[in-house]
Amino acid sequence: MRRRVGRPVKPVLSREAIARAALTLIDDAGAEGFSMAALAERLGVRPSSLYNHVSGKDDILAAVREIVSDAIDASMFAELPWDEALVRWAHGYRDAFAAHPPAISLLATLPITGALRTLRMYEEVVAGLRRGGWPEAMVIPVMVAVESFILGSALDLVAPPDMFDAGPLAAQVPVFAATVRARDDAATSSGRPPADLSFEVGLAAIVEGLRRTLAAMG
Amino acid sequence: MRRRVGRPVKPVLSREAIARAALTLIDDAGAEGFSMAALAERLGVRPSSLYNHVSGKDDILAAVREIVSDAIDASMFAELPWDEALVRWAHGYRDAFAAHPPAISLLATLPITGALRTLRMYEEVVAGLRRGGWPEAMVIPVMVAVESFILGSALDLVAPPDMFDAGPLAAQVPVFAATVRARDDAATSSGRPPADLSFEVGLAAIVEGLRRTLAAMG
DNA sequence: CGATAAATCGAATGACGTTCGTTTAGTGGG
DNA sequence: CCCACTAAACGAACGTCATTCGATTTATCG
Repeated sequence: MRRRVGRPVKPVLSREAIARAALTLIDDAGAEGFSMAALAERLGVRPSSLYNHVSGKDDILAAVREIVSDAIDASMFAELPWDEALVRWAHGYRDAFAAHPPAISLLATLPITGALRTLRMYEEVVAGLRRGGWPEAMVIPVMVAVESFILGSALDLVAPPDMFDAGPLAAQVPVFAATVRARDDAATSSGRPPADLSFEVGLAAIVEGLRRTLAAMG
Repeated sequence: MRRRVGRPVKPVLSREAIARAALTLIDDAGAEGFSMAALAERLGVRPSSLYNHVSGKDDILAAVREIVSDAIDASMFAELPWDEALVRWAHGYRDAFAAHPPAISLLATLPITGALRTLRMYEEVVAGLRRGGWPEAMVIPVMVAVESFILGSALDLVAPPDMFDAGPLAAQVPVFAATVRARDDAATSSGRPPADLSFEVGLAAIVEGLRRTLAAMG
């Protein structure tokens, strides 16, 4: 499977192909399994070959983030009222990350790329909020606030399930321990992961709050 | 400044001392400057010596997170109405991270430690929400939702300032570009960083929304 | 005083990201 | 058609980093 030295007849690599392979590698092997060597092996190539198409590991992650972000739909802002569109956009945004759990921690801390497709998504969101009556100076803060909540919720999605397990210390925080149990019961009986409960509660609250904020500005 | 082999008269290292030095190292040298070698040098010690007190780099980061989290006050939940307490808690939480910008990206993706002091903070928050009338099964989701927003906002805090600068692509996303400019103007004239605007808008919205949610449950 | 434990050091290891010179193949101008 | 140039992959090497381990020294406890 080793390839010969020299320029190949048909191009083997490209920035796109590298990013796609990187994402599936992360999905399969986790964040720690993502190394230039492992990625090169998947592509049937030597690690140094990658540097003909990307500037380094960070560059690959930026490309991966673009792929993941591409799955986010923002077209609903053209048709729906801003608040309803915001709810659907947030769900899709979170789902896009939830589809690749091991990638979340790698991408969350990455500065958002100024790629054209990302900008276009922002354009749709911003236009929808403006159409909804939000004053110009508040549109970006509103969007960023919601985005921050989504990103934080995505990180929560990848937190270990026993994160709140107090273990032997439970006796020292009795109210907390009992409340965690109540949450777990609610999650079990509703058939949804605990992180979903937090996301739904928070999203509904923030959008409802934004409705009130906008109304109060009349 | 090099030390001699053998057990020192007075202990030089401890988990606490290592974590404190690590935090100031991160503050000074940034996230990339945080290496075991650099940390050891600051402590006047060889890297291998650190492993007598911590299990590795991750362990150090967990200890750093404890230090940062310790600066978060949650005592207001014992005295104030739950909604007011939530606002103050969120501010303090974010401020604790904002005090160490380069550490944010390192700590944000870290699973929250089940350390006793952290649990005690949660105990206060949970007790306050319960006292405020929240049903047991919703308390943790409410708290986690707010925490997710805070964490996401902390990450926003460390994003590059020109993140939304469309550059030469601005012509293709005119509404967005103009709206960003309006946001920047508002930030400048209010004398606060743009990230603060998002945080304030979002926090006010989410707490107002939670008030409505609770009221609607009678 | 002797045994044990604590704590440091120094050396070594293996993985990893990256750089560079070499080699081969396609491409475009004369 | 030839030749210079560029694209693209390879192999080797480098430097950094986290981590492990045995040797060494010193404190502490019986």
